[in-house]
Amino acid sequence: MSTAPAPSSRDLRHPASEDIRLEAVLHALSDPMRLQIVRELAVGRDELTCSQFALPVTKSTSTHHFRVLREAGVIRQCYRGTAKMNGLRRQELDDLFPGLLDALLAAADRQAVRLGEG
Amino acid sequence: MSTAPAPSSRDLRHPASEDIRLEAVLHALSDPMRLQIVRELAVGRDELTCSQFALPVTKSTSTHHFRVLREAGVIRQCYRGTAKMNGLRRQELDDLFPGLLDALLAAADRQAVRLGEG
DNA sequence: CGCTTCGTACGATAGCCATCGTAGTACGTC
DNA sequence: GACGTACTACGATGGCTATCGTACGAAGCG
Repeated sequence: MSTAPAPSSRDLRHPASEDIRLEAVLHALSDPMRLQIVRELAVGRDELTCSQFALPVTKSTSTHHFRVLREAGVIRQCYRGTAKMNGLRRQELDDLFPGLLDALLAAADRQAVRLGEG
Repeated sequence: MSTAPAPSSRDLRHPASEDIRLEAVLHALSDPMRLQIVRELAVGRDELTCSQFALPVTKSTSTHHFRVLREAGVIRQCYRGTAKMNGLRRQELDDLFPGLLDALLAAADRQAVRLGEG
């Protein structure tokens, strides 16, 4: 018992797979900033630190958006040194809602191209 | 000029296909009430009147939800006598975001079963 | 121990939104 | 015209949320 981990501000709570709600996922992705984060996470297979995203908002607001994504069950976060790593919960989302994440990402890509970003 | 249609409160404005935004669609579907409406619309192939939905809210609130769905481009509404008919814009959504609507409906079904509704 | 980097916590603010109730409009029928 | 049905419009309200700034904490590096 000597290694009981003291609760810390660095403990990150994630919903269990079975607690992920479709409505919460959709709400999380209905914000342009958060949809952008998820799109960037989806292209690389590796995790990214929060600061690797060039979001047009302050750091406070970024923190907020990452937390919304985490609490909805879309991403998983953990600390590595001073950095905070972010990764898509792809496997769990695919198990819960087969095909949904791919369809969402494809839809976002398609719209980005259509609106002249691509 | 005798047949110039006077603008009326019964004119319903719908976004054109190219003005439908993924974020707006996701936001529209992130409300449990509206997701339920869309699920019920999806099972039947016919249009339904507003009053055919047994929603646990007042009629005012229903009107609000149907309008959000229409303005997001998810449903198409038109009057038939005193009734207002509602239909999914399935073809247009499939053209814009192939596979998305099906994946969303499948995800909603799956979650309903998982949560013990089915 | 300082210093830097990275992210958090907290409070404030402004805007959006789900809900309701009441009053009203449009249509069909008698 | 009178009545009923179906839905709307408007205003209110309470809650949520995206944004910011400032101050702080945790880890690494010299």
